[in-house]
Amino acid sequence: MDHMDYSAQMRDLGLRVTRGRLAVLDALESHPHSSAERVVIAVHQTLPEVSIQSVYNVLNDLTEQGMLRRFTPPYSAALYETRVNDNHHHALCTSCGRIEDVECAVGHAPCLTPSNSHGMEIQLADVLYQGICEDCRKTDAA
Amino acid sequence: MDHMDYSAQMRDLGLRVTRGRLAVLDALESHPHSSAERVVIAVHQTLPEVSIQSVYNVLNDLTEQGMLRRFTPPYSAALYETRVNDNHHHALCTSCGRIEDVECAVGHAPCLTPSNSHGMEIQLADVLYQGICEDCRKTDAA
DNA sequence: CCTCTTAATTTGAATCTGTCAAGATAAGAA
DNA sequence: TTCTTATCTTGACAGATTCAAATTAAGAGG
Ligand SMILES: [Mn+2]
Ligand SMILES: [Mn+2]
Ligand SMILES: [Zn+2]
Ligand SMILES: [Zn+2]
Repeated sequence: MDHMDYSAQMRDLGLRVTRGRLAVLDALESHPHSSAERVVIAVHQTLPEVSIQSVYNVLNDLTEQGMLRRFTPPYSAALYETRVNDNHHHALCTSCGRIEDVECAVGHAPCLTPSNSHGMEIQLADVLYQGICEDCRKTDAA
Repeated sequence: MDHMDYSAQMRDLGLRVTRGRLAVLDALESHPHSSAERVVIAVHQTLPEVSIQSVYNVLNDLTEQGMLRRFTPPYSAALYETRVNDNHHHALCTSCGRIEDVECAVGHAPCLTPSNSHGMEIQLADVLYQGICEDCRKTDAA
């Protein structure tokens, strides 16, 4: 996704195209699964004048409009990414905190059907795998 | 689970058996998926002298020892429950916030195998279904 | 039972993450 | 270029949780 695509998408959503919004999208494009704080740091590389509050505003607005995805691993601030609508999952290393994308075999939501959903109409299945990554296994063994 | 079981389990783990710990376990037994704040309220029904900090300590210690399970739905404080080791999942109503247990068809972790785990040794698959519960569908329709 | 060790708890401050609200600024329609 | 108002900035504030030091009490050992 480049600036033109993002700009068009924002206009379609009735959102104004601003430097801050594009910078946040850029930051998350090159650093997926970033916290608000890390997005601020990345944005400040090119636009030091953007306020922290503004980054929060952008993250909330774009998430609300479906241009960003937010998820909250245990013991972590909320993380954001630009990959949306592909229903992919995540794998978290409980040792070093690394997070990897895991492709969804089904590819659309909800990819899993619960046995008994208590009458709920399921729209989404968020899956967070937890385990130990290869690097940590090697380090632990040593 | 009654007090005797919990006490034995704590001793086996090398933990001292205290009124506060038993009260927290009782609270979560009768009010599963409670936040720390709600646990405090429940505990204070019978033990008003227990401090908030102590409840946090107990929740952390027992979660660390595997006697409690913690999970973090989006836009929510951490929630706790006494059901552990059965790898059950959760369904969250995005309208009213209700949370229901969803039995795991497989029954043990990890119940799902990711297509490509990037070398990670997966130990757990946390699944959070999101949708609209029956009550909210009726209300929304009206 | 006592005594003693130290795990657990209390208290109060502090941190982290994020929100609220009011005024200033700038996107983009006309 | 003008004008409307969405967006941004600033500063205060809130919620959830943690930190640290002093106090209390669980339970092992005598
Ligand atoms: Mn991802
Ligand atoms: Mn549950
Ligand atoms: Zn790792
Ligand atoms: Zn509902």
